[in-house]
Amino acid sequence: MPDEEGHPLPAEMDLRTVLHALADPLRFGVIAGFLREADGTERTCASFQLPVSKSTTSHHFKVMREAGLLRMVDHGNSRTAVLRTKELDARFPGLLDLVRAE
Amino acid sequence: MPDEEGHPLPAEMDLRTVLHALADPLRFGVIAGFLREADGTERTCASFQLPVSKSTTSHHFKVMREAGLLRMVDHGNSRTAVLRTKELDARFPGLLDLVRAE
DNA sequence: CCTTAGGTTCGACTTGCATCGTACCTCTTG
DNA sequence: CAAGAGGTACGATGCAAGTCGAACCTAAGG
Repeated sequence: MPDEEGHPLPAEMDLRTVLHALADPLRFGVIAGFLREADGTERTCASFQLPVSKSTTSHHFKVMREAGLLRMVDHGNSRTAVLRTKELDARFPGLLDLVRAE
Repeated sequence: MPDEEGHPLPAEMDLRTVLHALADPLRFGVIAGFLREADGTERTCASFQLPVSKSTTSHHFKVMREAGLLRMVDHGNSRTAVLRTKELDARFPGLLDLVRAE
């Protein structure tokens, strides 16, 4: 089962849920943004400056987190998100490459 | 531009549109159904016996057709759908493998 | 201790999408 | 020509999802 922050294990990740998460333009842009950075790059939600309110931004990150795309890391002061590259490549080989190619 | 039946060329296919088409359970099931058959298999919309009305079935096939997943072939009496395997593999390598692996 | 920065949660609103029934189209077959 | 099979188009409806503002939480730093 997902942990207290809603992160599913790779085996629990559902392809349709992931596809739905990626189908939204803003969320797709966030994942594409991570793929343009070095693997393991951590970023705050705010750093993406999405053209929506803070609460909507939080909602989108929750969808990605619960789909298994992102992991939230607590740093005391600010929380950061990191793309679960390794786990996604193992569970859905080729998926991130498709996003990267776009 | 898409032809008169709404089939996009591979270059016109949009990944997000394809992901959205695949995110629906019924549509995902149809594509998965095609992948269980021999490549090039043609099937009528009705042959899937989706648990929805005829008009809803037609709607779902339209979404898949306009995303580029399916091509409709006119046979005079009945129209059949066929998965655009080659074009999809070329445009989005690995995508169909993900669906197949599910 | 108060302020600020970064996120979350909640309730409300609004848009989008799946769904349906009805009507219509085309081709085949009796 | 009428009837039936397979699909499409359209308008209406209901639910899911995106959006927002306001209130709240935690940690850092003056």
